[in-house]
Amino acid sequence: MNKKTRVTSYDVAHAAGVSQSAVSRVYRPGVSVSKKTREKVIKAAEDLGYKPNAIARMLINRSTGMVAVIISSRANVNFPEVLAQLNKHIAVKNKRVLLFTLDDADQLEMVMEQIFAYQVDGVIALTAHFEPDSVTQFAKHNIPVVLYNRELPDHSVSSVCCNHDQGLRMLVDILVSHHHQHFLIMAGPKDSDVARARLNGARNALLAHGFTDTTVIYGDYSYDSARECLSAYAQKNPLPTAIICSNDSMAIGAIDEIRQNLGLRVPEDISVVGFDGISASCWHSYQLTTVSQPTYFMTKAAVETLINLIENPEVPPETRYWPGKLIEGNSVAAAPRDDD
Amino acid sequence: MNKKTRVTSYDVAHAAGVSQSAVSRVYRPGVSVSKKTREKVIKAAEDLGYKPNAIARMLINRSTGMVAVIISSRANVNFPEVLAQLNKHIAVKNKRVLLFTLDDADQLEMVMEQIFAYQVDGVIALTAHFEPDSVTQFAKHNIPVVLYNRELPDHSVSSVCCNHDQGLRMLVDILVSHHHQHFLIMAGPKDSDVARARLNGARNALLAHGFTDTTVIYGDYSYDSARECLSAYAQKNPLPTAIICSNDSMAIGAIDEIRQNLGLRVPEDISVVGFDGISASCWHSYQLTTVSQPTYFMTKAAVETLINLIENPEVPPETRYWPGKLIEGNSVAAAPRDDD
DNA sequence: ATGAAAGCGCTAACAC
DNA sequence: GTGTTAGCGCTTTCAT
Repeated sequence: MNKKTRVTSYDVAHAAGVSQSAVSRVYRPGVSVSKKTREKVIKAAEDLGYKPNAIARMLINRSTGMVAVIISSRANVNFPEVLAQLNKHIAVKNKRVLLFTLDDADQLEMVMEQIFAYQVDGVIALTAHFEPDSVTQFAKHNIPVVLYNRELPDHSVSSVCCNHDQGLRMLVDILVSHHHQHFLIMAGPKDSDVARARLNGARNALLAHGFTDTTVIYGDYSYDSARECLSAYAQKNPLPTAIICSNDSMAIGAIDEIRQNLGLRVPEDISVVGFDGISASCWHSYQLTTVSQPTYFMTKAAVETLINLIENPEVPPETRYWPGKLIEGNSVAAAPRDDD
Repeated sequence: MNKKTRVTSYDVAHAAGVSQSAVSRVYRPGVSVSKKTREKVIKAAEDLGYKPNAIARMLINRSTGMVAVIISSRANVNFPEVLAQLNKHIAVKNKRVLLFTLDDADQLEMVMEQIFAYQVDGVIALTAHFEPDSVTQFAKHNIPVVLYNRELPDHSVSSVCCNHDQGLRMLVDILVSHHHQHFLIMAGPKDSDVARARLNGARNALLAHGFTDTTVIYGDYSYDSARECLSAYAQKNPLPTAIICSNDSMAIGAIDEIRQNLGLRVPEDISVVGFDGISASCWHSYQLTTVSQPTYFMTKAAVETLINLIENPEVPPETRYWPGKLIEGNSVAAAPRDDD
């Protein structure tokens, strides 16, 4: 009943009448111990309520079994799903997730210190504000890093990405094949890499069809921001026939704004496309045409890439791209007659 | 450039020409060191790329600064938000979240072993399959536990809960005041505590108005399950005038099913209420009448309760209830004329 | 197969 | 204010 001090392998050794190293051996996989001592030790351990201390083990093994996952709290809405899946895949590999939030660039230093201090086996970064310099620092300390949906050209890091360009090409192709000519791009927050990638993807896809200088309005990935920025835009500008939104939440916000406040129909008057394939995108009221990210495969790949890097530090970094999958809903129709 | 061995405080001490403990002092808050040595140490540390090793520190301090958060992956849809907020509050307290997933009862043993091994400072459990026995075990090892939205009567644990009874009373009162008499309860998964609490809350609230034996159908908290179970029910039974759903996702599924496949209107023909106050609940197409959980306050309270328990092990466990907040949308209307 | 002894990298008395 | 010393609880040679 001593509450101050915890039960150690010495206590167990004493109670079992064996040496401390015997106890240690019992709790290590692939070490030979005689049946007799093993039983004595197990018995004593149970009586005393002994649990091996992983912290002490880490100090010697130089491996904590922990993977730092860095997220930003106001990221794209599908991040929670990504986090849950990463966690499961990491658990399968018998490691644990240590969570870090990075919202502002000025927290970077502190978060990095923490991550180093905790001696994690590797890092998966889902966040912006993770600059080339951070990557270099991790490399210097031999901590493997995998970026999720973020590329750092010329800074050899492994990354796992959805091919946003290809996804937006599919979406734009559909709009163009429906004879749309007047577009509006609703982009995500300017400091998000994914948002930037999708914006560029949309621009390039439009360019490929000869549409230059498409107007861009900026939301923050949220439903409300979409309604606000579309409303503001509509008050001073002629409406497009198609809106390309950088994620599904904003696309749904745009649809509601069009229907409720602009008094128009989707898709008859205005077509809307999104990105992500969140569950709400196929709800009956929206039936969004969008591109879904293969989250399951991407998260699995991220974890496997990281584990591989941890076990074989010499393998070169690789970038793996996954194509998005087009989901044709009911939010795109032929462009209304053009009155130009 | 030695990659095998990391730099320790001894290396820094050697380079700076001071003792190892001098280095240690520089990296500990509230310890006095002369400006001169501090500078020498900092300089040497930067040159060598020294980072204090938190693992070694933990071994002595008996505090890892880690809090285990146990989630189940197929939990209610608002858990990701809860997790993100818990993480932020924990970070503010200068601790870190170590994530564990507990999906099946038979993983319990393993997860418990892990949590013990990692010597976490405390545990926040958001999961089912967390039996009284688990609580007892943690108590035996003096590891503070806080349950989130889960009560274990007679097993003194601290918990932070939304008052589901009160929330459902508000919802039922609204339906009754709109003259509804024919109800249907759409409950969540049977192995979820929250779902059970909400089911009981609905039953009791109806009972208080004299409605007994209300029919219950079971979904799994998801949009799709709501559509399926409502569709199956509607094929063989007369429809109610009001459906009480155990969460918003199912309420939205019910609304879509009613509108699209049953050919009826919400709220004119059938009223629907939900629970949670997820962001989609106020989207224009649904405008759900629901009760929102004060997630911010609940997560904050959970963390504060835990920290308090960590710092003062003698404080008695407490259960804190938070009332839900009624959000009146546009999914409830007067009951259609009763033809009985 | 088992025990003794030497650390892993740090903190915390204790002298000076 | 600084250095010395003794651990924290374990793993890992090295003898036996």
